[in-house]
Amino acid sequence: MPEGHTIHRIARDHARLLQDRPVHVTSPQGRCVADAALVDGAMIERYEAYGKHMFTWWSTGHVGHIHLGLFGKYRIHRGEVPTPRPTVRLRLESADTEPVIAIDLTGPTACSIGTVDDRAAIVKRLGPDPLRSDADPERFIARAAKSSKAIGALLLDQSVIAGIGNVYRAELLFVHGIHPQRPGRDCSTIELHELWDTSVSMLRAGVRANRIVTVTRSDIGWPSNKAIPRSEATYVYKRDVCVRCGGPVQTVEVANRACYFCPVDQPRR
DNA sequence: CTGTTATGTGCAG
DNA sequence: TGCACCTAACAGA
Repeated sequence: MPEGHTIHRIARDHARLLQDRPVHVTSPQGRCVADAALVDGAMIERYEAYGKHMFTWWSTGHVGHIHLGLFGKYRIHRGEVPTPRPTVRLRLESADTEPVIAIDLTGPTACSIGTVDDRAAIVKRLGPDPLRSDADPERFIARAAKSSKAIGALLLDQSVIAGIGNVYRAELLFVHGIHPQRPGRDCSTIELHELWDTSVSMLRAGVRANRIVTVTRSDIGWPSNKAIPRSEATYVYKRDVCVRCGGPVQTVEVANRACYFCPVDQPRR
């Protein structure tokens, strides 16, 4: 599930449900009990998404940090709140709403209650986030333009650009016809600007749809009255055949992950 | 039931 | 570079 768009969408949705009301915080799994106790009964004054990280600003002055990693998931319960599964790391429950709202978190890579300084230390390691209004694209462009590393590695490097994952990486490079292994410094300034601009629009579309859809219906010849299934929602990611040229899609390992690309439309040089 | 897979990251060697 | 970690859905025996 989680690239940057997921986190921004969660922050937005959860803020609507729980922000500015007292929340009962527990850790049914037991791994987060001490942290939960720090903010139990307090209010979340602000939800903040930054790349793939989410921060909760509590009325106690604490700042919560969540990173979903590969497996993390939120589940929202309204009204009938079930006994939590044993894997629920954190449950937030609002009792002053009708119906009752509970939000369960399972499987996150990071789940802790810290300080403003802890948050600052995390943010400091992150590059600009295309979904944030305070993002400075020049930071991404300057870093990429002088790097000998593959552009496919730079796009996954959260200190270069925050929020891109394996799907958006492949899709961004396909859209701009760039081979994943081309060194960043061999990309033109225009290409880097275009990569940034497209990342903004792709991620925004992801927040809106609450899923990754990078294609347009006309590109894949999909009828306007039928939902686009996941297998059709990308140009190259997990595809066998290139949507543009009909040739076989290949994968290449870049930054330890398989990067899908079309060798015809994304030539090496 | 077992094995596989996944849109992620950090650390050991 | 490889592995450890975290979870659940799904395919196949």
